[in-house]
Amino acid sequence: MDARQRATRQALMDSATVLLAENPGASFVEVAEAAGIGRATLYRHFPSRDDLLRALSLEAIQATDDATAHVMTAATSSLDALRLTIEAIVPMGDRYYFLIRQPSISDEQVIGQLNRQNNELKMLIQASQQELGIDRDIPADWVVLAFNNLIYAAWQMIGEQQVAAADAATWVYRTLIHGLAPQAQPQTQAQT
Amino acid sequence: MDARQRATRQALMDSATVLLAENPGASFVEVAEAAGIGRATLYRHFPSRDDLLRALSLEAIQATDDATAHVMTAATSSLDALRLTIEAIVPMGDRYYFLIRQPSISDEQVIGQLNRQNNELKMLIQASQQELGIDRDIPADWVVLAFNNLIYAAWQMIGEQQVAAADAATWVYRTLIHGLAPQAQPQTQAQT
DNA sequence: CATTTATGATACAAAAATGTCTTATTGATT
DNA sequence: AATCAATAAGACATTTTTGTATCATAAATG
Repeated sequence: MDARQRATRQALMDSATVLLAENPGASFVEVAEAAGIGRATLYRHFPSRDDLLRALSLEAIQATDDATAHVMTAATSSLDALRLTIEAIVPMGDRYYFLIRQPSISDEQVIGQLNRQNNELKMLIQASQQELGIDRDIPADWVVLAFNNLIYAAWQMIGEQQVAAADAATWVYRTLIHGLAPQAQPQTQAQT
Repeated sequence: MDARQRATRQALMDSATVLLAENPGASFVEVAEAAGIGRATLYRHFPSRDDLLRALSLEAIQATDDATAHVMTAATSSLDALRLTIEAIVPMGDRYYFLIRQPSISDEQVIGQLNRQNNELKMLIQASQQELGIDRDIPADWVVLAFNNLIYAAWQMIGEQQVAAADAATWVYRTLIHGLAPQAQPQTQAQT
C-alpha cells in the first residue's frame, strides 16, 4: 500500500512548508510544482487547501513539541527553560515560521493547539517572573509576543545573513532578557 | 474635477491599508466592500492590484518619514534617537504594519525606499554602537531585525490586548536595549 | 441653473484557481 | 514474473478573480 506514498507525502509536506512560509498565498499549482509532483496527486493526498494547511500546521506543532520535550527536565530554572526553548526552536526554521505566518487558520484543533503552546510559554514566563528572572512589572503577554517575534527575526537573520542558528538563538535570548546595551563588566569601574 | 474624488481616494486607501495589513490576500471585491465603494470606482482609482499596493506602500513610507522627521534634531544621542523613532512609529499602527507584512512588493521604487529606510536605521544603530549605547559585539543587522519585529509585536499587543501605544513603545525600547530581566536598582543591595 | 465629473450598478469577457475524473504508466509487493 | 497501488498527465466543469465597458444618477463647479 505504502512506500513511495509516504515518501512523496513527506517530500510534499516539506516543500509545501517552505513554500507557504515564504508565500502564504501560493496556489495548489505552485505547491505541486515545488514538490515536483502532479497536481492530481496533491489532491489525492489533500482533498482541499484547508486539509493541507491543517496537516502542515499540526505537523509543525508536533515538531515544536518534540523539539522542546526535553526542556522541562533539563532546565535548572524557568529562565533556563526559556533559554533552552529558544535554542530548540530557532534551528527549526521554516517549521516554526510557518506557524507564525499563516494568517487564515480556521481549524478548531489547530487553534486549540496553538493556544495551548502559547499558554505553556506564558506560564513559563510567569514562573520566570516569580523567580525574578523576568521583571514582574512587564506584562507576560508582552514577553510572549516579544519571544515569538524575536524567533521570527532569528529566522530572517539566518535566511538573509547566513548566520548559524546557534548564534541567532544566542541573540534572541540576549535581546529578550538582557537587551543589546553593553553588558555591565564585573571588573574595576571606570574613573572619571 | 476633485473634491469627493480625493475624499473617496483617501477613505479607500485608509480602509485598504487596514484590510490588507490583516489579510494580504484580500481580493479587490473585499477591498471595495471594506471601503464602501463600488468595484468599478476602485478600478478607476487603481487600474490594477499592483498599482494599489504600490500607492499604499509609498504612502506608508512617506508617513513614517514624516513621523520621524523631527527625531534627528530633537535627539540628545543616537540611542535617544532610536527611542524617539520607536515612540514615533509604534502609534502609526497599520501604516507601518502594512509595510512589514506585504510579501510581494516587486516595485522598484518601493523596494528602493524600503532599503533606504532600513539603511538609515542601520546607520543610527551603528552610531549607537560607536557611542557605546549598544554593544559593538552585536551585528547591526540583528538590531535592525529585532527593532522591526518588536515594533510588529507592539502592534499586535495594541490590537489584541488593548494597551496604549505609549506603553507598548516603552516596552519595545526596554526590551531592545535593556531586556526584560529586573533592572538593577540604584539602592542598597539586598543582604543574604 | 447648466455643465462637467465622479460614482454606482451592471453586464461582460478573459484568466486563474479549484476540484473531479479517467487512463496509461511506473514502481512496489508477493 | 504477476499483481496491485500510486502516480503523472490531461480533460473537464465550476467558481473566483481580474479587468473593461456602458449607462444612469448624483454631486460639485462655474
